[in-house]
Formats: sequence, C-alpha cells, structure tokens
Amino acid sequence: MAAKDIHISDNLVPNGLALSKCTCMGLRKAARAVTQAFDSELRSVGLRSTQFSILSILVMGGAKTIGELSKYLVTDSTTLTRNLRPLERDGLIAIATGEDRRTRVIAPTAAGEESFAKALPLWQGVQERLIQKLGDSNWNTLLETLDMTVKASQD
Amino acid sequence: MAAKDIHISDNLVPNGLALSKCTCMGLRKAARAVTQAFDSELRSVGLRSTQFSILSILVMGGAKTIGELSKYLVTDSTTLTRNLRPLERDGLIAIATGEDRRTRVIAPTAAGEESFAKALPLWQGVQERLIQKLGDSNWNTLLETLDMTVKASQD
DNA sequence: ATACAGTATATGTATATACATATATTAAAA
DNA sequence: TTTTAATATATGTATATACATATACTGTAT
Repeated sequence: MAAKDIHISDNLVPNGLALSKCTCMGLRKAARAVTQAFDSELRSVGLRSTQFSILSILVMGGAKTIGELSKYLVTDSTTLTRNLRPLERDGLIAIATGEDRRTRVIAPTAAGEESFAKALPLWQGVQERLIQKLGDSNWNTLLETLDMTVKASQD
Repeated sequence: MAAKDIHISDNLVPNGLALSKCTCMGLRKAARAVTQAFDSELRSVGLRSTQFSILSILVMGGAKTIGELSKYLVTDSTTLTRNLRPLERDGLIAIATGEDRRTRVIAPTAAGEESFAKALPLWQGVQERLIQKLGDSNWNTLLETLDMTVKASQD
C-alpha cells in the first residue's frame, strides 16, 4: 500500500482543526524527506546534512563559538557540543578555548575546507533539482515561510 | 550575540546560490524550532511530538502496520520499529503479528487513547498560537509547500 | 577582595533517525 | 513442489536531538 493510499478519515478534532495538518508533523516529515535526499548525495564525501551545514557556516562565515552556532542553527547548545565531535574526530574542525575561556571557538581546518569544497557541487545538485521540481516561486515561498515559522515559534 | 546578528557574509557559491538558503538546513532548523515548542507543551502529559503523531494516526485512523506508518510518516521502517518502543513500554500501543505474519499491526490501547485525549488540547493550543502568529494565509502556504517538498524529494 | 549571580560548555540519559545487514515469511519461478 | 526472489521487520552501529544537571569561568555587588 502506497503512502498516498493511506487516509486518516476521522481526523478532525471537535473545533475543526485537522490533526493531519499538524505543523510539527508536517515540518518533521519534510525535514526527513529532504534530509534523506541531501544525505544520500553527501554520503560519497562522508558528510551528513548537519555536518555540511556546520562546515559551510564555518568556512563561509569564519570561526564561531558553540553558542553562536547553536543560536544560528536553533539547536540546543548541548546538541551542538555533540554534533561537533565527529567533525573534530575526522579532523575537519579545530576546537580551541576562546579569549573568554568559557567559550570554545570552532574553526574549519584545511581538511575541513577541502571536504566542504568537495561537497559543495553535490549540495548544489540536490538544491537545484529541488528548486526545479518545486518551481522557483514555491521554493522561495517555502524558504520564507520557514524563516517566519522559526521566528513565530520563538516568541 | 543574538542569532540575528550573525552574518554569513561570503555565502554565495560561484553560480549565485546561497548556502544560507539551503533547503535542508532551513527545514531542519524550522523543524527543531517547532518541535521544541510542541514538546514543551506535550511534556506535561509525557509525550513527545513524534509519539503524539504516531498516537494520533492510530487513534484517528485505526490500527496500522509498521510499513504503513513508515510510508505515511516518511520515516525509515527501522526507525519506526524503534519509535514504537517507548509507546509500547508505556502501555500506549499494542503490537501484534498480522495476518501476513511478517507484519506487525500497531493499535492504540485504552491508555493510549486516554493519553491522546489529554494531549489533544495541548497540541491544539500550540497549533492555534502558531497559526495565529503566522497568519492563516502563510500557515496554509507553509503546509502546502511542505507537502510539495515531500513529493519533490521522493521522485 | 570576596562572595554570589550569571554565562558557556560538558556529561548523563533518553528519544529520533537511518544505513547495513540479518531473519522470517510470503510470493513467484522452475 | 522445491528453489528462489521479494517483502516486512529486527538488530548493530552511528549520528542528531534536548533536558537536567554539573563544572568552569566571568562579571557584579558588597
């Protein structure tokens, strides 16, 4: 049975809101689908989506502390501490103590920049195919509403 | 430094695509933000977003196999096998062997229906606040483009 | 200068996620 | 009918995620 053949018939709560339109489920579902697509391409260079994101921020934007990264990525800082481990282990980033010695300053290594450079055309391929399938207008709308959603969830 | 003060200045790849507009990063970021909001409400009834989603499908749509759930949720079936564990351990679902004895049929228990009923108004609160903050039109657009994105990622 | 409050990160624990692989069962082929 | 291919789920392993709590450091008040 294909996914599209599954119908959750009785899915209206009393006031008319549909559970099948749960914002959280919809977002997580789409995030899984898209992550699978990106991960599948990036696998050949040994990176995952999350790792590529972190690397891209560091390579394009320069060294950042864990706190800065976690705010930018809307990730708990304890999550980020752990997300950095595989990158450090593989020699793609370096973690140093900052001037404020409570902080850790994360910088890409030469190997990290190289890995990012290898991954970039693969990323670009998936990104472009997705934009093309969605259409420019829908894709732009998607990215805009995602940004709004992040802000709306936070205040 | 606030997240909005962080600027990834040099973020255009040669052909003009911006890394900061990575579809995957945007989706994952928004999924984290929204999940945090829903989880924060659902915590008082001991459910997480993922668990609430699964419960809602079973309660509103009836028993489903792991395969059916995994297709509907765009989740790897091995992930679903594991997602069910906490729900089973807490007595909210029952897992039985189907007529096709390779399959497992997942059904909500009475406790599961009760837990879902308790969670529903909490879910509704977060959902409505989000819709209100985004505006009906933006929210509808979001849910539509998310659906499109799932489809686009899959073919 | 010292005590105390606040901040940045780390660790313990639990769930979420997926790939590679193994197992069990069904369906198809010979 | 026996063999073989396909399907559904489970397990091993690794990463992603966040909360509660602990630790280390900074800044402030006295």
